[in-house]
Amino acid sequence: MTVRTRFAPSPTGFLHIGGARTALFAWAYARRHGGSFILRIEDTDVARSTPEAVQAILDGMQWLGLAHDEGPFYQMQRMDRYRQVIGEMLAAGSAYHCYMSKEELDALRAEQEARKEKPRYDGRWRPEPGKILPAPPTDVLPVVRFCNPKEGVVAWDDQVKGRIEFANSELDDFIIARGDGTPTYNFCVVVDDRDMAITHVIRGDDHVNNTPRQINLLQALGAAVPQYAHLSMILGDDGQKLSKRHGAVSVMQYDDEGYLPEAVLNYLARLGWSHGDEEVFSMEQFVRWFDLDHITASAAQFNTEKLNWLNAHYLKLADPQRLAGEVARRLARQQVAIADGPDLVRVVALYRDRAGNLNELADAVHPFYAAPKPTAEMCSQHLTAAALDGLDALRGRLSACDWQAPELGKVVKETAAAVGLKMPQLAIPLRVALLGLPQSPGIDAVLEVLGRERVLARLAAVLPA
RNA sequence: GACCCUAUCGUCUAGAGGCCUAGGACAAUACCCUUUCACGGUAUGAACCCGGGUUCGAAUCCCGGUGGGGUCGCCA
Repeated sequence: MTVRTRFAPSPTGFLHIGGARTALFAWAYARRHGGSFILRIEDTDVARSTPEAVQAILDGMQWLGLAHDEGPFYQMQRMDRYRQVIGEMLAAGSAYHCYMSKEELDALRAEQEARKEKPRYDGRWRPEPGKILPAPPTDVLPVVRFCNPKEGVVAWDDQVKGRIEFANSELDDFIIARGDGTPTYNFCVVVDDRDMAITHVIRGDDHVNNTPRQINLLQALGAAVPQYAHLSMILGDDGQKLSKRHGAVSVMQYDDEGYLPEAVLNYLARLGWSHGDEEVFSMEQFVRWFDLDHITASAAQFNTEKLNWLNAHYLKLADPQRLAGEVARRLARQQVAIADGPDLVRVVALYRDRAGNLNELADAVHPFYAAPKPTAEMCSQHLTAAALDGLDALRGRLSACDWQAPELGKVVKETAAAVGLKMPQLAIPLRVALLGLPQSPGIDAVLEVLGRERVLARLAAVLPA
């Protein structure tokens, strides 16, 4: 049997971190087993679904590199199919029209809550042998309800949580089509999962309670029941539930914040899944290792610090050429011109070991492309008379020497010795003069990359004429 | 409230009855490296929610409690 998984977001907002992990796991499982990963857009909530949200989800998936094999399928384009199945169920007696008005339903719920009961439909329009139904009112558009079994239990072996059982007595006859004839979520999911021959439903924990209804529906339709794997939630950094108004951010925001997709992916893979002590791995390795047996059943708290560490790690490994492209985009956004400056790829290579993210990298690289702007304190602290003498002497030697890092390092050292300064006493003023900062990577490398002309010009700017 | 799920260092987790004096990673602390700041290296502290069972033996199995979470829509 070919494995077929799906990711089925509803386009009511961006792709957030929880959705991204669900997609990642479903994608990895299909890849792992040589199966297919299907993208399905559950847009039947016309009021809340937007094309922008669809695009945001697609963008997020693309940024992460989670390619689907089939789809995207849009549920709104499958209305005819849903209506057809509803007709079949009505004909077969596994569904029925219910003429209860919303007001009546609200009243029923209020009553039940007052009695501290679980609110549920009481089955008043359910056809039953020997039961006499009232005459259908003419002013109510009937909904269609599913004839849920009244007795017994529904159970499944959840691939992450183990066996889960629900008594049918806990379930009511839920609505599968609204008064206007449009189908509802649980129904569409079932028809789609069946039509798309989904073998493994990997989704969020919040769907556990829908599962028994969907299984009953599947069985009423005579369809095979897929395997289910319910992933627990991801909590925010503060241990609170993630929601639109609290901490939930778009995966694209990680792009804005300078994270590399491979770092986000690696982090997400490790959040709720493990392979022994492995912490850092590529997506190829992940796909080779991924299974449903090692998924954690309890909720996990998001830890930005660990993500940061992974991001810094992947930054060190990344191709400078690629990094330069990312940094260039960020500098352009800040109106920093790089055309006349040193080779960005070389500058980036100098800093990629020391930056936590692409934005930091862009900031670190910035001084190479702008006139140094040391603060007054920096100047008074580092550009002392003795230091300026040293820089002056250095300028002379630098104007003639061989322009290679090892040679440059030697020149700085020798100059320091010649003017009676310790290395830091010359190197730090030099950094302030060149970059406007007291810290930088090795001064020899900075000199080399910056280039003789720019170095001499920047020295001239701090030295008295 | 009802139903369902869940519980190992601050955090992510390893752990499928003896391999556990509970391992790894992030974070923290200390030291080392070093021309500065980082990076890196080494080391240290830090956990099996509680109570009952089962067993020769339980972090691991069972029951109860407590904590946390999810769901109870003509939303998905």
